[in-house]
Amino acid sequence: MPKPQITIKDIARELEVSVSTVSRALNDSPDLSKATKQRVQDYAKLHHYNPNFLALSIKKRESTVIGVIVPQVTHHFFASVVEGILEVADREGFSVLLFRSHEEYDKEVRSVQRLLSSRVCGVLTSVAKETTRYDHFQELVDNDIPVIFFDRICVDIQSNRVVIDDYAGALSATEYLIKTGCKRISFFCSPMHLEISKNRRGGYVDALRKHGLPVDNDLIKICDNYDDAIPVATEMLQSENRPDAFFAVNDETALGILHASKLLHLKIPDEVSICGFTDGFAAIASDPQLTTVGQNGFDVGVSAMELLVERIRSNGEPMLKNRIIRTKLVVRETTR
Amino acid sequence: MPKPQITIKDIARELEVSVSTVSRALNDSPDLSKATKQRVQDYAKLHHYNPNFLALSIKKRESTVIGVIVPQVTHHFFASVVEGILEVADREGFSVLLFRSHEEYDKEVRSVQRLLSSRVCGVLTSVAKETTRYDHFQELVDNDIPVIFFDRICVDIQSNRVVIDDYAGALSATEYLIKTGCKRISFFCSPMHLEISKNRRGGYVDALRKHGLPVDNDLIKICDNYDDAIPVATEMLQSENRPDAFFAVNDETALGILHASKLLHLKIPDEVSICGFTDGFAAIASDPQLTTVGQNGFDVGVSAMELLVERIRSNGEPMLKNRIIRTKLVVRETTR
DNA sequence: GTGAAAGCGCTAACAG
DNA sequence: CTGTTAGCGCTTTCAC
Repeated sequence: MPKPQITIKDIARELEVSVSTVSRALNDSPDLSKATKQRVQDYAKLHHYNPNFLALSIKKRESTVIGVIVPQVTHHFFASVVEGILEVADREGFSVLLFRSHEEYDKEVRSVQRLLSSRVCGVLTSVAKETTRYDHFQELVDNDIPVIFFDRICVDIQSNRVVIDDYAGALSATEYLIKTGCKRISFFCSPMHLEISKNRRGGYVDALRKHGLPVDNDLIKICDNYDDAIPVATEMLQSENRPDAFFAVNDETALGILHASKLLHLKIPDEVSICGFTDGFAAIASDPQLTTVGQNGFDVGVSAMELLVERIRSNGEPMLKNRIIRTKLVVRETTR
Repeated sequence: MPKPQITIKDIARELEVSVSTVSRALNDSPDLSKATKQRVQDYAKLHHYNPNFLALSIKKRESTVIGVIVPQVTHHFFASVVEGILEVADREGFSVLLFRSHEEYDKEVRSVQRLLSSRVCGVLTSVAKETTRYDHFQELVDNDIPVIFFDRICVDIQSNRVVIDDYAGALSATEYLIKTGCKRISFFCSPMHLEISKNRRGGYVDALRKHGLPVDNDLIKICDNYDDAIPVATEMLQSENRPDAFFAVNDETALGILHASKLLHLKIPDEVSICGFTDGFAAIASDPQLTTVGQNGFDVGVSAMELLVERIRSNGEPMLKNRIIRTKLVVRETTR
């Protein structure tokens, strides 16, 4: 195990003062002679004294560590969110304990457990796809640990939320497809128990209705990744009454559809329009470049963390403030 | 601040036993009657007792938290590494404090400071591009905190390393380009003070030499991202003696080159071959799909964390064990 | 101005 | 088998 770092006690012994004096000096307490204060501070600097955060938290009953649980780190959106969180955390003096649920309920529960044991002062999370019970999150709330959900929120828990405007994003994307002449628009989305699916579907459906197009359930598929999208899209595109447009829940899925379309030698965007959701680097790398709903993960992370900091500083007042991060339709080459 | 969670003391009071009895029961100590043990454990479970890790670490002078500093989270390779680390951490019972240096020296130093104060039991890191002094890392070592460098290692510090086989990866990629008939192969890489640049350059140069091709410094550019690659590649491709192949330090750069080539209506791969390094999702999304040197970030993370765990468990014996993660050339469509 | 002492949650001798 | 006690690093009354 690491050898113990220098402590306030060591300094006290060496300088022949009491520990309280050292403590006061390091905290820049006003009632202390300039001389001793300086002496202590110099010694501390010279010997690389680092305050022991563990002792601090345990004593003051408050920590500066927050917990973050994301489904997956290798996912452009979540990675951006984490970046945003880290950015604010650094600025505001917090550290981040990171966990990933890997979309599994068990891992999520275990992570929450560790967060509780680590006595974090707040938690930011996006729930796993598998999760349908929320007792673990409730336990955080019961212990007065502020929880902020982002993106994949949990409606059953009373807490703050940061969501991207899924409904509006889906609505405007679908409307754009309609306006450019598409009539049979398919929608590829994640499992329906996720709020994000419901909202995006809502935007999609409302756009169709608004423009007098029928809502055909055969055009709505539960499919949200590259590999699965290829066969599903291929089958649809080979049917007699094939869709002339696809709106997918993320870029990976959209690119899977694009791939399938190319294999069938369909002209993009003339015969088939495709729109994704995320706007990661892959959207630029593809050819034709992908039209997609830009989802600013960084801003989501920043907002979520700012909300959390505000709540921690306000002494945990359970303010009912949520944030909606606007999306932006980025029109590129897979739509007319 | 969060209300204090239930403690061993609370349990002791409630059950009218001493704290040591509770402690022993919760640690499943052998010398304790089954009855009391059960009684305590039941009560603890019922009331959601969570051991206070802070108190534990401070008492036992060892923590189960490790620190990770990466330059950037939104970078497929680093995100994968973090995933790998989290995977092993979860399995082995560690938590991860994550920091990002954002390629800045100052942020890196600050992160190390916090890690020191957080009394982590080990650190995994890949150094920032800006960093040229290593005192902060040395301080970790001086405090007997095991440090494992991955990818962007630091040769000045005596510690363990996990690197991907940059030299071999670059060598085989360049050889492949040569074998498929390319004669003027350009190399786009990161700043030369990074080990990774030196090694990849070494592989590139040696491949040229081995096959009797001249090493032309005009063909070697310091350029490692999508946006910068476009103008630089464009200029080269318009020169009279243009390259017939490009080998880039990462996929983003390679895709920038690809983009520039397409704008000039050059046939890929007939007139220009392109090879990247990373193999992220964008390599599949692009059209033509990118030939690239697959760099398994997940394995890097797993190996680094396993090395760290081994070292922590072996009581910090400064074993001199390094790991080299093999790369794999993934031939797709941007090479002949 | 400075020190002594208590206590945060927990473990680990040392007693009994 | 169980309790008492000291102490991990630190802050914070309360004295002097």
